[in-house]
Amino acid sequence: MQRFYTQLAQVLHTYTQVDPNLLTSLFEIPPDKSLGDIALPCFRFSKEWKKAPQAIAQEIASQVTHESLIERAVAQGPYVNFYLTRKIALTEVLDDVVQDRGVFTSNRGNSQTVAVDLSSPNIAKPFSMGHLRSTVIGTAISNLLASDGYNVLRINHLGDWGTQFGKIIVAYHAWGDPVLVQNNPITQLNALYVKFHEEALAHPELEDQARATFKRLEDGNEEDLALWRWMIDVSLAEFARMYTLLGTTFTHNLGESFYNDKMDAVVAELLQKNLLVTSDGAEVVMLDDISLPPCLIRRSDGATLYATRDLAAALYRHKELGASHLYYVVGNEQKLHFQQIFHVLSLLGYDFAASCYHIAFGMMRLDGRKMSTRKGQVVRLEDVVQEAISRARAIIEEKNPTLHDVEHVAQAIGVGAVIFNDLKTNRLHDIDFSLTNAVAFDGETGPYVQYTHARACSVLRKANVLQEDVSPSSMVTSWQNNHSDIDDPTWNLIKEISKASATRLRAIDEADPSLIAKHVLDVCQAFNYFYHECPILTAEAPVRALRLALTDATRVIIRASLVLLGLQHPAEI
RNA sequence: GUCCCAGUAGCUCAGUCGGAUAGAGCAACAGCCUUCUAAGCUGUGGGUCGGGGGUUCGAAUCCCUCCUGGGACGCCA
Repeated sequence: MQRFYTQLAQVLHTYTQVDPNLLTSLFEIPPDKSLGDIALPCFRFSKEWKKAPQAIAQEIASQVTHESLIERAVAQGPYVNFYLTRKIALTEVLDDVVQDRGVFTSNRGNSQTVAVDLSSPNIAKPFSMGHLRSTVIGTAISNLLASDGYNVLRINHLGDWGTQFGKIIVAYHAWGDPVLVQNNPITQLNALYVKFHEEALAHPELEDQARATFKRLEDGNEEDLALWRWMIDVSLAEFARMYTLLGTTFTHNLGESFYNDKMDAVVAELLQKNLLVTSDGAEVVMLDDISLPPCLIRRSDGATLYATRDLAAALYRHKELGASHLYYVVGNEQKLHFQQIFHVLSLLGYDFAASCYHIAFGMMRLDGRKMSTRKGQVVRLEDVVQEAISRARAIIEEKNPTLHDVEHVAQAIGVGAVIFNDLKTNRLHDIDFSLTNAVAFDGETGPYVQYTHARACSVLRKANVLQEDVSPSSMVTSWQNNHSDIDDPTWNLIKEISKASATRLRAIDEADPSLIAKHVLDVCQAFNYFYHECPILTAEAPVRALRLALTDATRVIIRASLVLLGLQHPAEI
């Protein structure tokens, strides 16, 4: 659609002398399809031209007539509504898709390196629905950036360090059954963590023990370190199962502990640049210049803090990994923290601080409350995904019993439902977990998109188009000798497809995968309507060629969108 | 107490860099499979856009204020 805005602006510029960029920014899509394809509101010119907007609309509409792309222009009150020449527009849109003129790939990144911090679950805790958001949003953003020519580092910043390990080790020695823990590590370790907090209510001295135990771990006690390493191993094994299921991959698994030996250098650098101030015995960086509370670098007992670790991580990603842009897909509750980190980086004199982004999202809650591993109130992602997969399996057995590789497809659909449900609403909204919504297959869901894709594939399979590798443009060429008009369902689909390129760029600029999800839903709705209204295989030759070309373009757009969002796209479901 | 985010149909949400009668999906009801996958399509009902002011030719959208929910706020991460 953007390309038509540009072309129309050029045409109108010759009549009105108005800056084409202004025109492009004024264009909008009429509220009702019957009103036309592109509208120009004329209020803006009223003052300068000393005329009523209605009169201006009349005037512009009467001037614009025989332009190839513009079939006609109609004044409707203060608006000029433009109807595009469908045949010409159609050819351009399909050519864009076939030749990928910015539809699926672009190169604004120009091989610059960007580091995306995503997923980052905590060791020795179950992978909950709460971790789904960062994982799937981070994956989609990584895919989007890669499509724009960036070299993307996907970093899993595992929570593998901190006093919580002191707590677990204390609890393990006090109440742990080694055999039980060995057989079911995550569940048992988490149970011990929960028990620790219950017991600590009555026996506060446990907290001191935990701190002392963690100190011992930090000081390199071999027995504790062995237990800690073992917890990491079993946790990573469990996480790996989830990541395989979700189709998530990382280029780097760098936990918090990785930065243990890089903290002193950060403190030294802050000191050297005179940014550290002592306050109540702690060392902080004052951020009064942007009205933020101070950033704590070192506790009064000399230990470093979360902020110190994140500064070390940011500098590592920049200096050692060569990242010029840093993305952090982390919950909204850490907004202040990242504002502080980014500003400290800029006080240190790093220009890349301006290219650091906190991609925040709302909290996943359960029954209106925050999920809490301490209280044992969590929904395990695996349970939800398995439920979705078994529902998908049941539907396949009912509707398509002869399908090959049912297990693989059921998994693609079940996982797709869970991922898409999270991705389609990427606001800062908190989400109250709903199993019904998470595993829904009807309406605006992942399975609906996957179903539509399979439907398009099925048509193309029956037409032998996929096998013969006939290009859509050749199909269009054969159709263009035909004189029939393009009907509304076909035209609607063309217009939705034409938005793909601008949608992808906007999704990248706003780091918002939900824009892709919403757009692909629109494409699917337009295709299903077209599919219902317009017979494809049984149409006479030239029309059939056009409809097949359009079906193929749709299939390619849907597939690309699913890939960006991290969903699978089976050809048959 | 200070700051941040959110508040749109019974439910989940679009629309938020101001524009035409505020749109989808789910749920409810009514239709559509001898025809390309009915996980689909079509239709009906459903709204003080949290309240109140203001700016403007025009406000769900911008400004002010209040209400509600959530979050953050120096030695946890």
